[in-house]
Amino acid sequence: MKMSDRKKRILQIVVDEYINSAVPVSSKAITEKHLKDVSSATVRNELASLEELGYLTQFHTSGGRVPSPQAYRFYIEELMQRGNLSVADLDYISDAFSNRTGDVEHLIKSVANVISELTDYTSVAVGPNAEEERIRSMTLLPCGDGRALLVIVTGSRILRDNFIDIPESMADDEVGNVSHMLCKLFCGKALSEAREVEASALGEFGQYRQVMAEVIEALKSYARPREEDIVLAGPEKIFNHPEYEDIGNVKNFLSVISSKDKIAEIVGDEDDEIQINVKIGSTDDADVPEDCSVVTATYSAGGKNLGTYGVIGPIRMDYSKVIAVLENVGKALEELIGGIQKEKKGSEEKKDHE
Amino acid sequence: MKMSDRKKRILQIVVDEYINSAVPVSSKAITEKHLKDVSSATVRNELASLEELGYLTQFHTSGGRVPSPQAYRFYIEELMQRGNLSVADLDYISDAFSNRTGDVEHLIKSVANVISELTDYTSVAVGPNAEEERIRSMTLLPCGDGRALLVIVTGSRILRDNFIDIPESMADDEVGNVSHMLCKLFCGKALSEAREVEASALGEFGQYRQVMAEVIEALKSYARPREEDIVLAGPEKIFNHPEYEDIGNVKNFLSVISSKDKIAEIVGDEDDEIQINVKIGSTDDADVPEDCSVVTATYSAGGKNLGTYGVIGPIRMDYSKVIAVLENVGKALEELIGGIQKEKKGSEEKKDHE
DNA sequence: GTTAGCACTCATCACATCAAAGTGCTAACG
DNA sequence: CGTTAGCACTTTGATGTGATGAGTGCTAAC
Repeated sequence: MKMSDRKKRILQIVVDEYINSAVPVSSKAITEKHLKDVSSATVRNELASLEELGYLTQFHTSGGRVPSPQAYRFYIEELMQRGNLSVADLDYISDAFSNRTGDVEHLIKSVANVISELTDYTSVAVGPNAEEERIRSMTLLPCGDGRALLVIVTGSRILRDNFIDIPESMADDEVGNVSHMLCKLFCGKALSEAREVEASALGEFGQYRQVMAEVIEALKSYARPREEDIVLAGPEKIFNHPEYEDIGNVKNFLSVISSKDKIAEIVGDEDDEIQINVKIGSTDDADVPEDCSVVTATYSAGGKNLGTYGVIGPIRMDYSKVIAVLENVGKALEELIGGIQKEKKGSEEKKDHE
Repeated sequence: MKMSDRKKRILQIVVDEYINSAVPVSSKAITEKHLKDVSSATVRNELASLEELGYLTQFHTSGGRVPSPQAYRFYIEELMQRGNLSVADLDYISDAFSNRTGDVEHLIKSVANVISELTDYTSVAVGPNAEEERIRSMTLLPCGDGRALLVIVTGSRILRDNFIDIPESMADDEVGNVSHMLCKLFCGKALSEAREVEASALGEFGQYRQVMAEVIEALKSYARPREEDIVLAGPEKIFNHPEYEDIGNVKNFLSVISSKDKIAEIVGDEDDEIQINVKIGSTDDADVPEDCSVVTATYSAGGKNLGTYGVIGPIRMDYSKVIAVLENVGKALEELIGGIQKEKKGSEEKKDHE
């Protein structure tokens, strides 16, 4: 059934009003503030019809109307005013990214912070998966007690959280030898390729076979996002929204965000094709708590994945603001990374000419 | 004024009862459950007197009595039954530490988890400060883009979170040279000594002077506990205690535990002499939220500091259980570390004999 | 199709009432 | 003089009632 323009307009008003007042919207409020050319009775008829269509619900007869998840979805698709950010907000974003560094972990944290500050919601982020990055160098660094730290340098990260058991008898320069072997074997490969090497193919490494096998085992840890690449910013922001005066909701919310695994699940399985992704309540995704919405954006610049960032908050969320922030942060990131890459290329060319 | 034995006994009963019921304690309840040889009127007289002494308060005339912070302090000092843990709990502890590893960060996390699980409170931990550890080796590992990772191996950790800017022109083997210089200069020193080296004393390092200065700068970061060494376990446990049905308390609590700096402040400034430290409400320490108690223990074994661990929860806390858990975890840690050290010594001796 | 008018519903608030819990006080007791 | 029985007093919490107000749904008229 096609909705009349007036129905759409009324639905838009209800959602807008409810989003920034958190109070059920009445027919009177609509005609007084927005639709001055029709009577409240007419609006009432429309509201009743919208309710029948599943867009509105009411807690009790005399309580005004509240948008349903379906309404929010329609609102985001068709009704929402795609607003621009204020100058102050835009400045805030560019300031935050002005002292650019190449450090991915640091970047993830600042992006999450910026999003949380500007939207006033708790933000969640999962950094780019390392596994498609190409290995530039691999080093095994002896740490004593029969252990060595495996350091992998890729295009944009330094992975350094795997320890490898090595024979205690192994001398430091032997470890150096193994490092060289590792480089020879893996440099230039993506991490995902590297870990596919069969342990059985290591016969030729003789006495170092066992160590090599352990390294390959360690590489597998990068198939999943690392704990360090899952961040949360502004958890206390949740208290700024009236739906979380209720202890039960807070409990729900906290039980999700205090586990990095759960955060990754919620943010994780994005369809890469879609820029902005909205999950509302448990209707859309079993992992999202019943009374929560999650809005995420997956960024990439220059063909490089930059991670997925978003906010988690009440279903009655300021989607317009959130989406505007996510988009603008995305633009800023693109410029930032674009800039770094151009610069890098420039300096490499310079090197060539020397 | 000296308290009569009966007063003490009654105070003990009130605190015990309140701790495990969370309901204000009445004179009737006391005589019925514990003090069958006196009448409730007598107990009432004593209660009134204890209230005058500052140990008890009542919300309203007909509401029974509740212990004051002063009462909890006295309870912990003199009245509390220092109970032992159940066999199941003891098993849980030894199981948790059975797959021992030398990795400090991992150890901190498991200790915090064990404490939180056994006590049913949120636990906080600050790992041992690295700065008194002796440097065994220092390596600078080139990462491209004019950066290098500084890896410092000490007796019980591998520190690897400092990046140093190096001239882009610097070749990899030059970086190796600098590594050797670093080792020569710093190996055997404690981190706290190493960072006292004056940058001005580096004249002799010629072209590498700048890099060395940056390394010294980086060493200063270990004066404070590192973010990774501050952990929190079981934040959701707070909801298991009725005082946190109140949203205001939850807010308070969350605002503290969601900042690692604040956790470090609360747990941090322990008097090393004291084994177990109890801070109650804002009476004892401005950093502790008004309605919270923090119980911590600072562990060491074989002269080595193992960090400070504890729980944070409502003032009405099961101090007996908490303290028992902290003590037993301490014992287990001592055995664990003692064992590792003995083993190490053993193998070193063996080496000597070869 | 729109609207004025009105009856109806439901939440909220103020207020009164009642029982239950617990104390404080007094007077009597051993 | 400490202890205790007895009772009046206070306060909470549950329950009920009535008034108020917001908002709707429906009907009949435009």
